[in-house]
Amino acid sequence: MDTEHNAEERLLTAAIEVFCNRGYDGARTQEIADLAGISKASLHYYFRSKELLFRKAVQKVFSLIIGNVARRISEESSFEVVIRQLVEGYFEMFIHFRTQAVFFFTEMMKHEELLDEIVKGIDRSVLLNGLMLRFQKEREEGKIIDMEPVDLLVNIIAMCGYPILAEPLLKRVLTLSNDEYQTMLNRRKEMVVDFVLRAILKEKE
Amino acid sequence: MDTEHNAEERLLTAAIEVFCNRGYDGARTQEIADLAGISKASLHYYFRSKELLFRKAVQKVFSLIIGNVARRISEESSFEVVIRQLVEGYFEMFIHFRTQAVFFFTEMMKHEELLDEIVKGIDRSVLLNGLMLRFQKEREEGKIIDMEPVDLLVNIIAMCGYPILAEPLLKRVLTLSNDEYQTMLNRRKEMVVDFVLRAILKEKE
DNA sequence: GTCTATATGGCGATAGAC
DNA sequence: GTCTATCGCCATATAGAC
Repeated sequence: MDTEHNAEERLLTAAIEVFCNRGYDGARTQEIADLAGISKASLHYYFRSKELLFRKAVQKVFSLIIGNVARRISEESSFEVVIRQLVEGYFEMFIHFRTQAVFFFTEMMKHEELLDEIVKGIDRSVLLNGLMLRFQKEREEGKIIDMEPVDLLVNIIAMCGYPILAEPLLKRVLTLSNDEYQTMLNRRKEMVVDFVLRAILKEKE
Repeated sequence: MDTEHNAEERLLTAAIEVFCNRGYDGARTQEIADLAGISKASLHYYFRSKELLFRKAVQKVFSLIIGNVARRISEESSFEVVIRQLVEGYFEMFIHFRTQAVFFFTEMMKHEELLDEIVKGIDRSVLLNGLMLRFQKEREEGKIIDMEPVDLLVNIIAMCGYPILAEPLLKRVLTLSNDEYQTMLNRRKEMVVDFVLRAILKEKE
């Protein structure tokens, strides 16, 4: 086990993994302690209860994910490039944090009050406000069709995230093998960029 | 309590509600029995175990959802109308079965083997194959741009489902009130149809 | 701070009367 | 078929030595 991390960090790391894989109710403090190589008693010494450990774990996961998305958008790029960065950013975020993202959809439905306090702490200025203003600017200049900026953003996030989140279900309903599904995911990044640009740009190529 | 239903049906109905709200691990057989107005012992008499009751519940939920989607598409409509029916169908399905849909994303990750046996039983001919053939036909006739039919379908499902599934998270990240979020959802049906048609139709209006 | 051992409570499942 | 009462287990949490 990592000697570079102290017990508290190791427990938190282990907790994230176990909570993401098993959910709150399915997680066992014994498994978390074992994974961290530390006794269950020490877990309670550091975090007092499973519930409090869960809150810490959720907060850390969320800050990891948010940080990963926020640093991808460069505001001075052309509009087409911004769309591309956005699609690639969300796509890779969903792939990289797939388990954690599913975890959020799963568990945060049951712990909405936790979501409130977590989302309060994030910095919205760069990612959201900047992006919304950029969309609005292009819209007012008549370069893109007249649609609400937020609708455009939601469409992009949806087309990036859904196929990754719903893979187990979609794969079976569409009767695609693992390889075929992977092929589909691989071409989606480019496809979604094209799809979005065709939908919003006023002039046809 | 409903006298029109026998004990077994009442238990299954109650189980669906409790499993959807709390997940497999979070569900209590006592709560299911109470909700059905039947003793916990009878629950075991009919279903033998929590696990078997869960399987029955999942199968029933899935058949309800699938039946709801399949009967919406009329194959002889124009392509624009098919897209509209598809968007409206999925949108209303996700709204109507929101809890159950989240439940599927949540629980089916952990019980993938259950998904296998459930999906085997569905009739794919009308909804999927018919739709794919229609998309392919329009594509070969040059009426829509050159894209894989399955990609188009996934895009549509994603834009319909994601904003409903992710509401608790999106609402907070986008800092929208409940009313504002509802307003956004209300305009999405029309917006997604327009968005899709602009993306795929070759001639501009 | 970290451990072993144990307390405490709750859950799924069963026994057995009716 | 339906119930009450109870078993047996396991999970969180704590006590207390080191």
